[in-house]
Amino acid sequence: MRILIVEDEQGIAAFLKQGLEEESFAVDVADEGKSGLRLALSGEYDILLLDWMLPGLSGIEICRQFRKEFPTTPVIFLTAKDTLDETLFGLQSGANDYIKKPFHFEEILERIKVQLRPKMGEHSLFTLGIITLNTETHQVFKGKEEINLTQKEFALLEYLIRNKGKVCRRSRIIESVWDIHFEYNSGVIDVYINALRKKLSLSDEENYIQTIRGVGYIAKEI
Amino acid sequence: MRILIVEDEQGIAAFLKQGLEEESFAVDVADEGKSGLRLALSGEYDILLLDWMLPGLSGIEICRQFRKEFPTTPVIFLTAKDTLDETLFGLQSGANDYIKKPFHFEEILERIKVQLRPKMGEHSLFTLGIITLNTETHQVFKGKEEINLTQKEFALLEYLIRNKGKVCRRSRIIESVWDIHFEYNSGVIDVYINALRKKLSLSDEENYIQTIRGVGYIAKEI
DNA sequence: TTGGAATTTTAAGCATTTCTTAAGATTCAT
DNA sequence: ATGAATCTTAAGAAATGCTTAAAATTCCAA
Repeated sequence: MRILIVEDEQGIAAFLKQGLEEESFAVDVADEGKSGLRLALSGEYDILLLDWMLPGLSGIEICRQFRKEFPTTPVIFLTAKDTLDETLFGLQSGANDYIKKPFHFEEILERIKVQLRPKMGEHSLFTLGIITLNTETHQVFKGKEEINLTQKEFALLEYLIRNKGKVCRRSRIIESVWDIHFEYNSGVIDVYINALRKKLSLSDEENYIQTIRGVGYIAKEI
Repeated sequence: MRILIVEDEQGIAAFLKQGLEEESFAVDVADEGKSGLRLALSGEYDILLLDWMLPGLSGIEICRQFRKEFPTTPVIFLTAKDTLDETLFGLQSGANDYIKKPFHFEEILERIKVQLRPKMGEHSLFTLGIITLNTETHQVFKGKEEINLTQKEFALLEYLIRNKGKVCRRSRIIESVWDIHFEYNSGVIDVYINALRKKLSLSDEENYIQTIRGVGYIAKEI
Protein backbone atom coordinates (compact mmCIF):
# COMPACT_ATOMS: atom_id res chain seq x y z
CA MET A 1 0.00 0.00 0.00
CA ARG A 2 1.35 3.40 -1.02
CA ILE A 3 0.87 6.50 1.08
CA LEU A 4 1.52 10.12 0.16
CA ILE A 5 2.15 12.55 2.98
CA VAL A 6 1.94 16.26 2.21
CA GLU A 7 3.33 18.01 5.26
CA ASP A 8 5.71 20.91 5.62
CA GLU A 9 6.81 20.27 9.17
CA GLN A 10 9.89 18.11 8.74
CA GLY A 11 9.62 16.47 12.12
CA ILE A 12 6.08 15.30 11.73
CA ALA A 13 6.66 14.07 8.19
CA ALA A 14 9.73 12.08 9.21
CA PHE A 15 7.99 10.65 12.24
CA LEU A 16 5.07 9.46 10.15
CA LYS A 17 7.22 8.17 7.33
CA GLN A 18 9.34 6.07 9.62
CA GLY A 19 6.43 4.69 11.59
CA LEU A 20 4.39 3.82 8.52
CA GLU A 21 7.33 2.22 6.77
CA GLU A 22 7.80 0.04 9.80
CA GLU A 23 4.22 -1.03 9.22
CA SER A 24 5.31 -1.89 5.68
CA PHE A 25 3.61 0.88 3.82
CA ALA A 26 5.46 2.58 1.00
CA VAL A 27 5.63 6.24 1.94
CA ASP A 28 6.44 9.35 -0.07
CA VAL A 29 6.60 12.82 1.39
CA ALA A 30 6.02 16.21 -0.25
CA ASP A 31 6.81 19.26 1.82
CA GLU A 32 4.69 21.83 0.04
CA GLY A 33 1.43 22.11 -1.81
CA LYS A 34 2.30 22.20 -5.48
CA SER A 35 4.59 19.19 -5.58
CA GLY A 36 2.15 17.45 -3.28
CA LEU A 37 -0.70 17.88 -5.73
CA ARG A 38 1.47 16.80 -8.66
CA LEU A 39 2.47 13.62 -6.87
CA ALA A 40 -1.07 12.96 -5.74
CA LEU A 41 -2.41 13.29 -9.27
CA SER A 42 0.10 10.72 -10.46
CA GLY A 43 -2.43 8.23 -9.15
CA GLU A 44 0.13 6.01 -7.53
CA TYR A 45 -1.19 6.29 -4.01
CA ASP A 46 -3.75 4.37 -2.08
CA ILE A 47 -4.26 7.07 0.51
CA LEU A 48 -3.34 10.71 1.11
CA LEU A 49 -2.41 12.38 4.37
CA LEU A 50 -2.72 16.13 3.95
CA ASP A 51 -1.60 18.85 6.24
CA TRP A 52 -4.15 21.57 6.59
CA MET A 53 -1.90 24.57 6.25
CA LEU A 54 0.72 24.27 3.58
CA PRO A 55 2.99 26.65 1.73
CA GLY A 56 2.07 26.91 -1.92
CA LEU A 57 -1.36 25.32 -1.95
CA SER A 58 -3.66 24.59 0.96
CA GLY A 59 -4.59 21.04 1.91
CA ILE A 60 -8.20 21.78 1.12
CA GLU A 61 -7.34 22.92 -2.36
CA ILE A 62 -5.26 19.82 -2.99
CA CYS A 63 -8.06 17.65 -1.70
CA ARG A 64 -10.61 19.31 -3.92
CA GLN A 65 -8.58 18.96 -7.08
CA PHE A 66 -7.54 15.44 -6.20
CA ARG A 67 -11.14 14.43 -5.65
CA LYS A 68 -12.09 15.43 -9.16
CA GLU A 69 -9.68 12.83 -10.53
CA PHE A 70 -9.86 10.18 -7.83
CA PRO A 71 -13.26 10.14 -6.23
CA THR A 72 -12.67 7.07 -4.10
CA THR A 73 -9.10 7.25 -2.86
CA PRO A 74 -9.25 8.12 0.83
CA VAL A 75 -7.91 11.43 2.12
CA ILE A 76 -7.14 12.17 5.75
CA PHE A 77 -6.44 15.65 7.03
CA LEU A 78 -3.82 16.40 9.62
CA THR A 79 -4.94 19.56 11.28
CA ALA A 80 -3.81 21.81 14.04
CA LYS A 81 -7.11 23.61 13.99
CA ASP A 82 -9.23 22.57 16.81
CA THR A 83 -12.25 24.55 15.87
CA LEU A 84 -14.55 21.99 14.48
CA ASP A 85 -16.30 24.18 11.94
CA GLU A 86 -13.19 24.54 9.84
CA THR A 87 -12.63 20.85 10.00
CA LEU A 88 -16.16 20.27 8.85
CA PHE A 89 -15.44 22.58 5.98
CA GLY A 90 -12.53 20.32 5.19
CA LEU A 91 -14.69 17.24 5.26
CA GLN A 92 -17.03 18.92 2.83
CA SER A 93 -14.14 19.33 0.43
CA GLY A 94 -14.11 15.59 0.15
CA ALA A 95 -11.86 14.29 2.90
CA ASN A 96 -12.75 11.00 4.57
CA ASP A 97 -11.41 11.72 8.02
CA TYR A 98 -9.35 14.18 9.96
CA ILE A 99 -6.92 13.97 12.80
CA LYS A 100 -6.07 16.77 15.14
CA LYS A 101 -2.48 17.51 15.93
CA PRO A 102 -0.82 16.56 18.09
CA PHE A 103 -1.80 13.00 17.33
CA HIS A 104 -0.54 9.66 18.46
CA PHE A 105 0.90 7.32 15.94
CA GLU A 106 -1.40 4.47 16.86
CA GLU A 107 -4.37 6.72 16.32
CA ILE A 108 -3.40 7.66 12.80
CA LEU A 109 -2.42 4.10 11.96
CA GLU A 110 -5.81 2.94 13.05
CA ARG A 111 -7.58 5.51 10.90
CA ILE A 112 -5.47 4.64 7.90
CA LYS A 113 -6.30 0.99 8.31
CA VAL A 114 -9.98 1.79 8.55
CA GLN A 115 -9.82 3.71 5.30
CA LEU A 116 -7.79 1.08 3.51
CA ARG A 117 -9.69 -1.90 4.77
CA PRO A 118 -11.84 -2.40 1.66
CA LYS A 119 -8.76 -2.27 -0.54
CA MET A 120 -6.38 -4.32 1.55
CA GLY A 121 -8.72 -7.21 1.63
CA GLU A 122 -8.94 -9.00 4.89
CA HIS A 123 -7.49 -12.19 6.03
CA SER A 124 -10.00 -14.90 5.60
CA LEU A 125 -8.43 -17.52 7.83
CA PHE A 126 -8.36 -17.08 11.56
CA THR A 127 -7.20 -19.49 14.19
CA LEU A 128 -7.75 -20.00 17.86
CA GLY A 129 -5.68 -22.86 19.16
CA ILE A 130 -6.86 -25.94 17.35
CA ILE A 131 -9.84 -24.08 15.90
CA THR A 132 -9.83 -22.59 12.41
CA LEU A 133 -12.36 -20.13 11.09
CA ASN A 134 -12.58 -19.31 7.42
CA THR A 135 -14.62 -16.21 6.61
CA GLU A 136 -14.45 -16.88 2.92
CA THR A 137 -15.97 -20.34 2.96
CA HIS A 138 -17.83 -19.71 6.18
CA GLN A 139 -16.46 -22.87 7.71
CA VAL A 140 -15.15 -23.71 11.14
CA PHE A 141 -12.92 -26.63 11.98
CA LYS A 142 -11.76 -28.08 15.22
CA GLY A 143 -8.72 -29.97 14.14
CA LYS A 144 -9.93 -31.88 11.10
CA GLU A 145 -13.51 -32.06 12.23
CA GLU A 146 -15.87 -29.55 10.69
CA ILE A 147 -18.18 -27.80 13.12
CA ASN A 148 -21.56 -26.66 11.92
CA LEU A 149 -22.38 -23.20 13.18
CA THR A 150 -25.38 -21.01 12.53
CA GLN A 151 -24.99 -17.46 11.24
CA LYS A 152 -25.03 -15.82 14.64
CA GLU A 153 -22.81 -18.44 16.18
CA PHE A 154 -20.34 -17.92 13.39
CA ALA A 155 -20.50 -14.14 13.66
CA LEU A 156 -19.91 -14.28 17.39
CA LEU A 157 -17.00 -16.66 17.09
CA GLU A 158 -15.53 -14.53 14.32
CA TYR A 159 -15.76 -11.44 16.46
CA LEU A 160 -14.11 -13.17 19.39
CA ILE A 161 -11.32 -14.63 17.29
CA ARG A 162 -10.66 -11.39 15.46
CA ASN A 163 -10.17 -9.87 18.87
CA LYS A 164 -8.20 -12.81 20.16
CA GLY A 165 -6.36 -12.00 23.36
CA LYS A 166 -8.43 -8.89 24.01
CA VAL A 167 -11.32 -8.71 26.38
CA CYS A 168 -14.54 -8.29 24.41
CA ARG A 169 -17.03 -6.24 26.33
CA ARG A 170 -20.66 -7.23 26.13
CA SER A 171 -21.67 -3.84 24.81
CA ARG A 172 -19.18 -4.13 21.98
CA ILE A 173 -20.25 -7.63 21.14
CA ILE A 174 -23.90 -6.66 20.98
CA GLU A 175 -22.97 -3.75 18.75
CA SER A 176 -20.73 -5.64 16.39
CA VAL A 177 -22.51 -8.95 16.17
CA TRP A 178 -26.13 -7.99 16.72
CA ASP A 179 -25.97 -4.42 15.48
CA ILE A 180 -27.90 -3.22 18.48
CA HIS A 181 -27.00 0.30 19.46
CA PHE A 182 -29.22 0.93 22.40
CA GLU A 183 -29.66 -0.56 25.81
CA TYR A 184 -29.58 -4.31 25.92
CA ASN A 185 -30.62 -6.40 28.85
CA SER A 186 -31.20 -9.84 27.53
CA GLY A 187 -29.09 -12.91 27.81
CA VAL A 188 -28.62 -13.50 24.09
CA ILE A 189 -24.88 -13.32 24.28
CA ASP A 190 -24.75 -15.83 27.10
CA VAL A 191 -26.96 -18.21 25.20
CA TYR A 192 -24.74 -18.05 22.14
CA ILE A 193 -21.55 -18.36 24.09
CA ASN A 194 -23.09 -21.43 25.64
CA ALA A 195 -23.95 -22.80 22.21
CA LEU A 196 -20.45 -22.17 20.93
CA ARG A 197 -18.80 -23.85 23.86
CA LYS A 198 -21.09 -26.81 23.44
CA LYS A 199 -20.64 -27.19 19.70
CA LEU A 200 -16.90 -26.76 19.96
CA SER A 201 -17.04 -29.14 22.91
CA LEU A 202 -14.22 -27.37 24.65
CA SER A 203 -12.63 -29.48 27.34
CA ASP A 204 -11.02 -27.92 30.36
CA GLU A 205 -7.65 -27.85 28.63
CA GLU A 206 -9.24 -26.24 25.61
CA ASN A 207 -11.02 -23.49 27.46
CA TYR A 208 -10.48 -21.01 24.65
CA ILE A 209 -13.51 -18.89 25.41
CA GLN A 210 -13.29 -17.52 28.90
CA THR A 211 -15.73 -15.42 30.86
CA ILE A 212 -14.64 -12.11 32.30
CA ARG A 213 -17.25 -11.54 34.92
CA GLY A 214 -18.96 -8.17 34.72
CA VAL A 215 -17.19 -7.34 31.49
CA GLY A 216 -17.60 -9.89 28.76
CA TYR A 217 -15.58 -12.67 27.21
CA ILE A 218 -12.11 -13.27 25.91
CA ALA A 219 -10.88 -15.74 23.32
CA LYS A 220 -7.37 -16.87 23.97
CA GLU A 221 -5.01 -19.68 23.34
CA ILE A 222 -4.62 -20.77 26.89
CA MET B 1 -13.21 10.18 35.06
CA ARG B 2 -16.70 11.49 35.65
CA ILE B 3 -19.24 11.96 32.88
CA LEU B 4 -22.58 13.73 32.96
CA ILE B 5 -25.13 12.72 30.36
CA VAL B 6 -28.12 14.98 29.83
CA GLU B 7 -30.50 13.06 27.64
CA ASP B 8 -34.23 12.57 27.83
CA GLU B 9 -34.48 9.41 25.77
CA GLN B 10 -34.26 6.67 28.37
CA GLY B 11 -32.89 4.04 26.03
CA ILE B 12 -30.02 6.08 24.74
CA ALA B 13 -29.09 7.31 28.19
CA ALA B 14 -29.09 3.81 29.64
CA PHE B 15 -27.10 2.42 26.74
CA LEU B 16 -24.46 5.10 27.10
CA LYS B 17 -24.33 4.79 30.85
CA GLN B 18 -23.84 1.08 30.74
CA GLY B 19 -21.22 1.15 28.04
CA LEU B 20 -19.25 3.95 29.61
CA GLU B 21 -19.37 2.35 33.02
CA GLU B 22 -17.92 -0.77 31.50
CA GLU B 23 -15.10 1.45 30.34
CA SER B 24 -14.79 2.45 33.98
CA PHE B 25 -16.11 5.94 33.78
CA ALA B 26 -18.37 7.15 36.56
CA VAL B 27 -21.59 8.18 34.86
CA ASP B 28 -24.53 10.26 36.01
CA VAL B 29 -27.62 10.89 33.95
CA ALA B 30 -30.08 13.78 33.97
CA ASP B 31 -33.22 13.41 31.88
CA GLU B 32 -34.14 17.03 31.47
CA GLY B 33 -32.54 20.43 31.12
CA LYS B 34 -32.86 22.07 34.48
CA SER B 35 -31.53 19.28 36.65
CA GLY B 36 -28.89 18.72 33.99
CA LEU B 37 -27.61 22.24 34.29
CA ARG B 38 -27.65 22.11 38.06
CA LEU B 39 -25.60 18.92 38.10
CA ALA B 40 -23.23 20.26 35.47
CA LEU B 41 -22.60 23.40 37.49
CA SER B 42 -21.65 21.32 40.50
CA GLY B 43 -18.29 21.08 38.79
CA GLU B 44 -17.86 17.41 39.48
CA TYR B 45 -17.63 16.26 35.88
CA ASP B 46 -14.75 15.86 33.50
CA ILE B 47 -16.93 15.89 30.42
CA LEU B 48 -20.53 16.60 29.44
CA LEU B 49 -22.65 14.79 26.88
CA LEU B 50 -25.61 16.95 26.00
CA ASP B 51 -28.63 16.09 24.00
CA TRP B 52 -29.57 18.81 21.58
CA MET B 53 -33.28 18.87 22.21
CA LEU B 54 -34.31 18.62 25.83
CA PRO B 55 -37.41 19.30 27.85
CA GLY B 56 -36.93 22.24 30.20
CA LEU B 57 -33.76 23.77 28.85
CA SER B 58 -32.08 23.21 25.50
CA GLY B 59 -28.66 21.64 25.26
CA ILE B 60 -27.30 24.81 23.73
CA GLU B 61 -28.51 26.88 26.64
CA ILE B 62 -26.97 24.47 29.15
CA CYS B 63 -23.73 24.54 27.24
CA ARG B 64 -23.64 28.30 27.15
CA GLN B 65 -24.24 28.72 30.85
CA PHE B 66 -21.86 25.90 31.70
CA ARG B 67 -19.13 27.47 29.58
CA LYS B 68 -19.23 30.66 31.60
CA GLU B 69 -18.25 28.75 34.72
CA PHE B 70 -16.08 26.01 33.22
CA PRO B 71 -14.31 27.25 30.14
CA THR B 72 -12.15 24.18 29.61
CA THR B 73 -14.31 21.18 30.48
CA PRO B 74 -15.19 19.46 27.22
CA VAL B 75 -18.78 19.30 25.99
CA ILE B 76 -20.02 16.95 23.31
CA PHE B 77 -23.40 17.31 21.68
CA LEU B 78 -25.57 14.35 20.81
CA THR B 79 -27.70 15.55 17.98
CA ALA B 80 -30.28 14.26 15.59
CA LYS B 81 -29.89 17.37 13.50
CA ASP B 82 -27.68 16.87 10.56
CA THR B 83 -27.83 20.29 9.01
CA LEU B 84 -24.45 21.87 9.27
CA ASP B 85 -25.48 25.38 10.17
CA GLU B 86 -27.36 24.31 13.25
CA THR B 87 -24.45 22.23 14.36
CA LEU B 88 -22.11 25.11 13.85
CA PHE B 89 -24.45 27.20 15.91
CA GLY B 90 -24.05 24.61 18.62
CA LEU B 91 -20.31 24.65 18.34
CA GLN B 92 -20.34 28.40 18.63
CA SER B 93 -22.08 28.04 21.93
CA GLY B 94 -18.89 26.43 23.15
CA ALA B 95 -19.13 22.72 22.47
CA ASN B 96 -16.01 20.80 21.55
CA ASP B 97 -17.52 18.18 19.32
CA TYR B 98 -20.81 16.75 18.24
CA ILE B 99 -22.07 13.32 17.31
CA LYS B 100 -25.02 12.59 15.12
CA LYS B 101 -27.62 10.11 16.20
CA PRO B 102 -27.79 7.27 15.67
CA PHE B 103 -24.20 6.75 16.72
CA HIS B 104 -22.08 3.74 17.40
CA PHE B 105 -20.74 3.30 20.86
CA GLU B 106 -17.19 2.99 19.66
CA GLU B 107 -17.52 6.31 17.89
CA ILE B 108 -18.62 8.20 20.94
CA LEU B 109 -16.07 6.46 23.12
CA GLU B 110 -13.36 7.51 20.72
CA ARG B 111 -14.50 11.13 20.78
CA ILE B 112 -14.71 11.15 24.54
CA LYS B 113 -11.21 9.76 24.77
CA VAL B 114 -9.95 12.40 22.36
CA GLN B 115 -11.45 15.14 24.50
CA LEU B 116 -10.23 13.68 27.75
CA ARG B 117 -6.79 12.73 26.49
CA PRO B 118 -5.00 15.72 27.99
CA LYS B 119 -6.55 14.89 31.33
CA MET B 120 -6.46 11.10 31.24
CA GLY B 121 -3.10 10.65 29.74
CA GLU B 122 -3.07 8.81 26.47
CA HIS B 123 -2.30 5.31 27.49
CA SER B 124 -4.52 2.46 28.29
CA LEU B 125 -1.48 0.89 29.91
CA PHE B 126 -0.57 1.97 33.43
CA THR B 127 2.26 0.75 35.55
CA LEU B 128 3.08 0.66 39.22
CA GLY B 129 6.48 -0.82 39.76
CA ILE B 130 6.33 -4.34 38.48
CA ILE B 131 2.55 -4.14 38.10
CA THR B 132 0.85 -3.40 34.79
CA LEU B 133 -2.78 -2.45 34.37
CA ASN B 134 -4.38 -2.44 30.94
CA THR B 135 -7.71 -0.66 30.80
CA GLU B 136 -8.25 -1.73 27.23
CA THR B 137 -8.18 -5.45 27.92
CA HIS B 138 -9.11 -5.15 31.57
CA GLN B 139 -6.07 -7.15 32.56
CA VAL B 140 -3.54 -6.79 35.36
CA PHE B 141 -0.10 -8.34 35.43
CA LYS B 142 2.50 -8.62 38.11
CA GLY B 143 5.57 -9.23 36.06
CA LYS B 144 4.47 -11.90 33.64
CA GLU B 145 1.86 -13.39 35.89
CA GLU B 146 -1.71 -12.39 35.21
CA ILE B 147 -3.69 -11.38 38.26
CA ASN B 148 -7.42 -11.94 38.24
CA LEU B 149 -9.27 -8.98 39.68
CA THR B 150 -12.98 -8.37 40.06
CA GLN B 151 -14.66 -5.25 38.72
CA LYS B 152 -14.36 -3.27 41.90
CA GLU B 153 -10.84 -4.42 42.60
CA PHE B 154 -9.85 -3.40 39.12
CA ALA B 155 -11.57 -0.02 39.40
CA LEU B 156 -9.91 0.69 42.71
CA LEU B 157 -6.46 -0.29 41.49
CA GLU B 158 -6.97 1.78 38.37
CA TYR B 159 -7.92 4.79 40.44
CA LEU B 160 -4.89 4.41 42.66
CA ILE B 161 -2.51 3.93 39.77
CA ARG B 162 -3.93 6.81 37.79
CA ASN B 163 -3.22 8.93 40.82
CA LYS B 164 0.14 7.30 41.43
CA GLY B 165 2.26 9.30 43.85
CA LYS B 166 -0.70 11.34 45.06
CA VAL B 167 -2.50 10.72 48.29
CA CYS B 168 -5.99 9.40 47.56
CA ARG B 169 -8.49 10.43 50.15
CA ARG B 170 -11.15 7.96 51.13
CA SER B 171 -13.88 10.41 50.17
CA ARG B 172 -12.43 10.75 46.69
CA ILE B 173 -12.03 7.05 46.27
CA ILE B 174 -15.60 6.35 47.32
CA GLU B 175 -16.76 9.02 44.89
CA SER B 176 -14.79 7.86 41.90
CA VAL B 177 -14.85 4.14 42.36
CA TRP B 178 -18.18 3.61 44.09
CA ASP B 179 -19.99 6.68 42.81
CA ILE B 180 -21.20 7.49 46.30
CA HIS B 181 -21.53 11.19 46.95
CA PHE B 182 -22.66 11.39 50.50
CA GLU B 183 -20.82 10.69 53.65
CA TYR B 184 -19.05 7.39 53.74
CA ASN B 185 -19.15 5.26 56.86
CA SER B 186 -18.47 1.71 55.89
CA GLY B 187 -15.28 -0.22 55.58
CA VAL B 188 -15.64 -1.18 51.92
CA ILE B 189 -12.48 0.54 50.85
CA ASP B 190 -10.42 -1.18 53.50
CA VAL B 191 -11.78 -4.53 52.49
CA TYR B 192 -10.89 -3.95 48.88
CA ILE B 193 -7.46 -2.58 49.64
CA ASN B 194 -6.92 -5.72 51.62
CA ALA B 195 -8.08 -7.86 48.72
CA LEU B 196 -5.79 -6.03 46.34
CA ARG B 197 -2.75 -6.38 48.54
CA LYS B 198 -3.50 -10.04 48.95
CA LYS B 199 -4.06 -10.78 45.28
CA LEU B 200 -1.02 -8.81 44.27
CA SER B 201 0.84 -10.54 47.10
CA LEU B 202 2.96 -7.50 47.78
CA SER B 203 6.07 -8.30 49.75
CA ASP B 204 7.64 -5.75 52.06
CA GLU B 205 9.90 -4.53 49.28
CA GLU B 206 6.91 -4.23 46.98
CA ASN B 207 4.76 -2.21 49.32
CA TYR B 208 3.23 -0.26 46.48
CA ILE B 209 -0.05 0.48 48.19
CA GLN B 210 0.58 2.35 51.41
CA THR B 211 -1.82 3.52 54.06
CA ILE B 212 -1.94 7.17 55.00
CA ARG B 213 -3.50 7.04 58.38
CA GLY B 214 -6.51 9.27 58.79
CA VAL B 215 -6.55 10.21 55.13
CA GLY B 216 -6.53 7.33 52.72
CA TYR B 217 -4.04 5.48 50.57
CA ILE B 218 -1.24 6.16 48.17
CA ALA B 219 0.13 4.09 45.35
CA LYS B 220 3.80 4.64 44.76
CA GLU B 221 6.84 2.99 43.38
CA ILE B 222 8.71 2.74 46.60
C1' DT C 1 -48.78 -18.53 -0.14
C1' DT C 2 -48.24 -21.92 3.19
C1' DG C 3 -46.30 -25.37 6.31
C1' DG C 4 -42.48 -27.10 8.51
C1' DA C 5 -37.78 -26.87 9.88
C1' DA C 6 -34.03 -24.25 11.43
C1' DT C 7 -32.57 -20.37 13.75
C1' DT C 8 -32.89 -16.73 16.93
C1' DT C 9 -34.60 -14.69 21.06
C1' DT C 10 -36.77 -14.59 25.52
C1' DA C 11 -37.49 -16.12 30.02
C1' DA C 12 -36.90 -18.53 34.26
C1' DG C 13 -34.62 -21.29 37.74
C1' DC C 14 -30.31 -22.59 39.37
C1' DA C 15 -25.28 -22.00 40.29
C1' DT C 16 -21.57 -19.24 41.06
C1' DT C 17 -19.05 -15.14 41.97
C1' DT C 18 -18.75 -10.71 43.75
C1' DC C 19 -20.09 -7.09 46.94
C1' DT C 20 -21.12 -5.32 51.33
C1' DT C 21 -21.55 -5.44 56.10
C1' DA C 22 -20.14 -6.29 60.59
C1' DA C 23 -17.38 -7.74 64.28
C1' DG C 24 -13.15 -8.98 66.46
C1' DA C 25 -8.05 -8.50 66.02
C1' DT C 26 -4.34 -5.65 65.27
C1' DT C 27 -1.67 -1.56 64.68
C1' DC C 28 -0.50 3.15 65.46
C1' DA C 29 0.10 7.66 67.73
C1' DT C 30 -0.11 10.04 71.76
C1' DA D 1 -1.88 2.27 78.28
C1' DT D 2 -5.58 4.01 75.64
C1' DG D 3 -8.55 5.18 71.98
C1' DA D 4 -8.97 5.57 67.19
C1' DA D 5 -7.97 3.87 62.79
C1' DT D 6 -7.07 0.06 60.03
C1' DC D 7 -6.79 -4.87 58.92
C1' DT D 8 -8.77 -9.31 58.43
C1' DT D 9 -12.20 -12.61 58.17
C1' DA D 10 -16.49 -14.59 57.38
C1' DA D 11 -21.22 -14.72 56.23
C1' DG D 12 -25.39 -13.07 54.04
C1' DA D 13 -27.09 -10.25 50.14
C1' DA D 14 -26.88 -9.01 45.56
C1' DA D 15 -25.44 -9.44 41.06
C1' DT D 16 -23.98 -12.01 37.22
C1' DG D 17 -23.66 -15.96 34.38
C1' DC D 18 -25.16 -20.73 32.92
C1' DT D 19 -28.43 -23.81 31.20
C1' DT D 20 -32.57 -25.26 29.48
C1' DA D 21 -36.90 -25.02 27.31
C1' DA D 22 -40.31 -22.77 25.04
C1' DA D 23 -41.85 -18.88 22.09
C1' DA D 24 -41.04 -16.04 18.14
C1' DT D 25 -39.08 -15.35 13.90
C1' DT D 26 -36.92 -16.40 9.60
C1' DC D 27 -36.04 -19.29 5.81
C1' DC D 28 -36.99 -22.43 2.31
C1' DA D 29 -39.33 -25.59 -0.50
C1' DA D 30 -43.63 -27.31 -2.07
